[in-house]
Amino acid sequence: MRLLLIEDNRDILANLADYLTLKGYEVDCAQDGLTGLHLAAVNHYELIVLDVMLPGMDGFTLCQRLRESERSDTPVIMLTARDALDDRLTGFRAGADDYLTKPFALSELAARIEAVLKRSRGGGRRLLKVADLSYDLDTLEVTRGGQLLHLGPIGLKLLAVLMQKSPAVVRREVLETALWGDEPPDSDSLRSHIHALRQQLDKPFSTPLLQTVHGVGFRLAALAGDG
Amino acid sequence: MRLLLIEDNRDILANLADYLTLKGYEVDCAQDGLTGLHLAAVNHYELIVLDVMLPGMDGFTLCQRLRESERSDTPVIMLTARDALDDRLTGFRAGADDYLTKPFALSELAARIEAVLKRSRGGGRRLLKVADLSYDLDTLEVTRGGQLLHLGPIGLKLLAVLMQKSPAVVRREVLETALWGDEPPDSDSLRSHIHALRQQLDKPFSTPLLQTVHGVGFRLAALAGDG
DNA sequence: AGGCGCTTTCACAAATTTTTCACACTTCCT
DNA sequence: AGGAAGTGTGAAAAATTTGTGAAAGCGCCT
Repeated sequence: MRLLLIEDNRDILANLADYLTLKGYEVDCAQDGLTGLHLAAVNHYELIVLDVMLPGMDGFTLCQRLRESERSDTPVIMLTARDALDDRLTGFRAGADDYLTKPFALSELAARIEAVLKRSRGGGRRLLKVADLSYDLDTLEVTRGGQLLHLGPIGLKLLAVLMQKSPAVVRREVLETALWGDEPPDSDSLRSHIHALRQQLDKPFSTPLLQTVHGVGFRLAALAGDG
Repeated sequence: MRLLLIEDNRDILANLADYLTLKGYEVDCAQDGLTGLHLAAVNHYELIVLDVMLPGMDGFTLCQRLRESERSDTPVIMLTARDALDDRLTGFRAGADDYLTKPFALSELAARIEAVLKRSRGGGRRLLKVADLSYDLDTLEVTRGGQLLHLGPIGLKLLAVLMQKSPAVVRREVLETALWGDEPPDSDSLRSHIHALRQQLDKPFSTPLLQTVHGVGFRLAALAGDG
């Protein structure tokens, strides 16, 4: 994981660099805008941490240049002065992905970096939701009515498919293909898994979500309703 | 696109508001729960961004109130404290549509907003319509005059063919082929199925839709007319 | 080896759908 | 009008599909 740090204050720079290196990142540094821009152009970074106050070229301009020049989807976190609301605004306009106001805890920066990276890597986290049921595809947490459900791999996959198609009916074959590809088990164990899923999903609640459509398949929905 | 922001920290609020305004949303703000609830009740928003930590009324309660009061299909994105898993669960229980843990990149919020809006606007669906009869090919729901009909697989297939050809007459052979391919049952059970279909489709209503054309087949249409 | 968690198989009962049948009615044709 | 073929009904019989609970099989970890 390679980062670029652009910050003119030598002490702060060294500090950040040390800390982030400790955190396992590969860190390149620049102490002025031009050098930073150059490095960014030559190398590929996963993320850039950028101070707005820079000699030569200020952070905003630099950020804009970055956005213009390369196709540059490289995320940028800006470091702004305290209470400089305008700075933040300008920053976003220039294309920054996040900001941090000085002074800040190093751990804070690390957290932001993680967050931004996570987003840019995964293309954003997805969350499935059907009625009071929700499925966080990142954490693999499934909750209904705030209750955490405990599902195995197959249960999760099953649920994912059902939720994605949600108000629609999903045919057995589709479910089987989703679970096992072209080689489904000999006996129809799908039934057992549906049963297991229901045990978790519906049994503890008053209104069932997983309904079977005889001869066709199953569907996940609040009632015989809409979508 | 109108949004409501409920967040007590003035700086953060201003920031979010600015950012989202920049993104092209119309943004209303509230710094406490009651004001937020009031605004939500008075105006109509496409989406609400809600901090859980609020003076007066916490986010969960607020969210619940929202859900209770209006018919409120307004999506809610909750901002929760870092690592507060319980918050998430509680949030879902209260009816939130997504959550975001602080700190987060503003672009992340924007992405979520987009995602949630997209989801709430719903997706297109395929459906057949003939007179006051409609057949949702996705959910396999058939309604006439708003009344939900209960049909088995064969009834559905039958109806689908008839509706697709709608004002036209469909010959028996065509129907039989559609249902059973080249191996129709020994006795002509098509009659029984037509009968069963009528039982659901026409019996409860004043004007029949499924008419028989003696010696040829059947047709589905409002009257002896067009379509 | 032994325990554990998860998946696949199995056997049956229960639920639902499809076929078959018998009979009354209609429509069409001579 | 009389008869044959086509249709509408209703119900029982036959087939399928599902719901369930438990046992057997597997891979993994201690």
